[in-house]
Amino acid sequence: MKNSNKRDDILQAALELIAEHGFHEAPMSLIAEKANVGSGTIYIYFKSKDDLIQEIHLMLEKKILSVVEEYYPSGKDIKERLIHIGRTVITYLLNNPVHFRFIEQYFNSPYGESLQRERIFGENEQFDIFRNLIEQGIKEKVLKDLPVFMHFALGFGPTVIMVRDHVLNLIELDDVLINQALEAYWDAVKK
Amino acid sequence: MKNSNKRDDILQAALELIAEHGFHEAPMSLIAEKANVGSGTIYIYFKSKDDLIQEIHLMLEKKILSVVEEYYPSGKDIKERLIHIGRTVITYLLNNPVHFRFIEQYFNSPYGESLQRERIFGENEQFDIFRNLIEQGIKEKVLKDLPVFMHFALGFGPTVIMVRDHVLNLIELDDVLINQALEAYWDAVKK
Amino acid sequence: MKNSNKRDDILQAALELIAEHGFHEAPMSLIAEKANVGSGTIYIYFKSKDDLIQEIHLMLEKKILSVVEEYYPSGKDIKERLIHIGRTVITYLLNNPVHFRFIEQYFNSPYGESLQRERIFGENEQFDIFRNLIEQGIKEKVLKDLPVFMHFALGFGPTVIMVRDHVLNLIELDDVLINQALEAYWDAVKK
Amino acid sequence: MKNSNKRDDILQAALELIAEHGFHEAPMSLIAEKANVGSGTIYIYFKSKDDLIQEIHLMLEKKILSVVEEYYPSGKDIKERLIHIGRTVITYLLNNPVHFRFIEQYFNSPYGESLQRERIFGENEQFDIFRNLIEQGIKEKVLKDLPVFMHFALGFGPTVIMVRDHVLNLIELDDVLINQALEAYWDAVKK
DNA sequence: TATGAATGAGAATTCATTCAT
DNA sequence: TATGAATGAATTCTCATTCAT
Repeated sequence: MKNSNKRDDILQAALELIAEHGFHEAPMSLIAEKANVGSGTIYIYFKSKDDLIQEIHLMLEKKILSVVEEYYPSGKDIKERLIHIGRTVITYLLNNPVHFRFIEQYFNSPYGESLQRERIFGENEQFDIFRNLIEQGIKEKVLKDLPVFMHFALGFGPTVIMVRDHVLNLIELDDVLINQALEAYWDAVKK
Repeated sequence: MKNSNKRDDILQAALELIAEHGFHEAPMSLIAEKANVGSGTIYIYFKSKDDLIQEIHLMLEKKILSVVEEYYPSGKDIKERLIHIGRTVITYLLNNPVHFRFIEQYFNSPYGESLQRERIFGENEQFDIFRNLIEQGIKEKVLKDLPVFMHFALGFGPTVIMVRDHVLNLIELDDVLINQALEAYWDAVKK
Repeated sequence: MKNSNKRDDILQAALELIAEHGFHEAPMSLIAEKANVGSGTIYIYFKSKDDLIQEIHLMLEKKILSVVEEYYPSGKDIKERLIHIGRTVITYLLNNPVHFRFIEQYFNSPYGESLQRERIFGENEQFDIFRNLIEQGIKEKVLKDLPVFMHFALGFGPTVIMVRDHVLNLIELDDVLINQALEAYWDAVKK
Repeated sequence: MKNSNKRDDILQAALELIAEHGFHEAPMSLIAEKANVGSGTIYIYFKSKDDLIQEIHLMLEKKILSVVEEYYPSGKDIKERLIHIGRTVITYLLNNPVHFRFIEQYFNSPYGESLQRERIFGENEQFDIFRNLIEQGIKEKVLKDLPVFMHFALGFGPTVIMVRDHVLNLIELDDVLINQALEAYWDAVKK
């Protein structure tokens, strides 16, 4: 019954509570209440709280990847493709602050560590697009010859901080600012 | 007796436990044990666990600021001063992975939010050096005319990710890589 | 449809699970799964888990009684008849360790209490053969003039312990040992 | 603080609740309530519910052994010593029905299995007195040449059943009956 | 100051039973 | 009859905090 309504309700309730309060401040009882199910019901669809969290992450991972791929400008040059990825991810996260908050928590937790490992060692296809693009750009002498992980840091590091500041209502990102950020990024990585 | 030896022992024990296991996996009883004090003693020096955590952060904040200021090249040009800050912070964090792990947790938690606010709204002198430098650089047309928060994101975003990857033993940062990262950063922000 | 196939499947599945894991480690859901029925189905045939347990015991009670009666040497003397009962019960339990394990649990639980009461107060025909035999033996001055309950203790007490040790694989009972035990028993009760 | 008052209160409360209702019907919350302590307090003195149960058993084991040893007629012959053990154990259990009920539960549970193993393989000094006595009796040709485990079954099997019947108020054991039982036992095991 | 035993609210999880289908 | 998803009370255990000493 993988597509049951309740399963989605639980995923959504947990996502929102964890995004807002963190893993430890989102007790199963509260998740159940918010999802309008009995607390035992959660354990029909998920083996444990850990499992639930992993499934949320999987859901978001797929979602973001599909958004990135949707209008991906395969034919265009490296710069345009890199900028597309950056803009799409930033826009997605700004439009889905709850998702951003969850992912932030997730990365910054024991769960995240194995994900980081996969990212670095190329064991997670989620990062393949980016990795391939970088490797191609380096081969074509368009990008600086830096390790992929550093390209990752230069691209996603600023993104995370800017989006967080926006989501926390400390600043307001608009198209102009996003473009400026993307141009600065390009200056950082272009040969 | 605010500067008692016990206070420092507690701060250090808590710092290490939290860095290694996270806030929630560092019970007060364990902190007390590691610090060789009774658990009640912690509450003589700190109002609550939250307070203890805040004090640890304050301690690290001061420490890092002092390191940055120690050999700060006041007379040199903007680039050199910016690079100094970057290199010093990166080096410090690589040499003090426990501090880095704590700060990471701290930023990524409700505690961190107020800190972010202070950073953005200029209410925390810790960031004054950086802010002033950026503002001067913009005025002198050496740096891109971007909001300070974006300069912050461009500078510290990649730092955080790279250091984390290193601390997690996923990559190994050396002087060459750090220099390359700093140069890329400079390309990103220079006019 | 009290004799449906499903009813037997449930009884058997519950018997095995309880024998192996105990009452509390044999959840209804697992019983249902092992019996290849829905968990709701169990409640069509049995009012509750308690009821199910009682029915299992009833089933085993009948079974053992029928085995004892099958080759019962009605014509032979007291000793032979007593030894027959003892040997048959021991042999049955050794051959059906799952039944033994269940009965052990059952006796040693609130369920068992009422059964003990029936045994003592002669309200359970299961024990009639033994009781009648003992009473006849006493009247004929072949057996010691002890209360029936003590004859019961002298007969079944050692049996339970020996069979348990065997079922737990701590010892190995063979025909020689069983004969020795039965002879010792006879020495205990004979006049 | 091994001799704290609370520790004993907890042991006693748990002993009584388990004796009356069984392991599973004696929740920690109830034990705490009966012992007049907070439920967390139990975990100061015992690692877990399992540990608590083991400690209760240990306590009873020591108690019974000390009672058996107290007036042990070392100089007397085999029969007298065997009868002493039997009478002492029976008397103790009749006077301490709560202890008997607990031990019964304990033996009949996963905890008990390892104890049985120790008994059979001579790894538990609690049974040494009995074992040595039996072995000596066999050597001196006073006792039947049966395995020790069978002597154990012949001795303790009837005891358990009789005491249980008494504790359940189904029968009333008095000195006369106990003597008769002990004599029957002696007839069973003597050469 | 310093202690650490004591507390009890709150956490994750299980499971007998129900009921709409 | 038969199902199995849904329920929520109940369970064991943790831990920040207090307070008598």
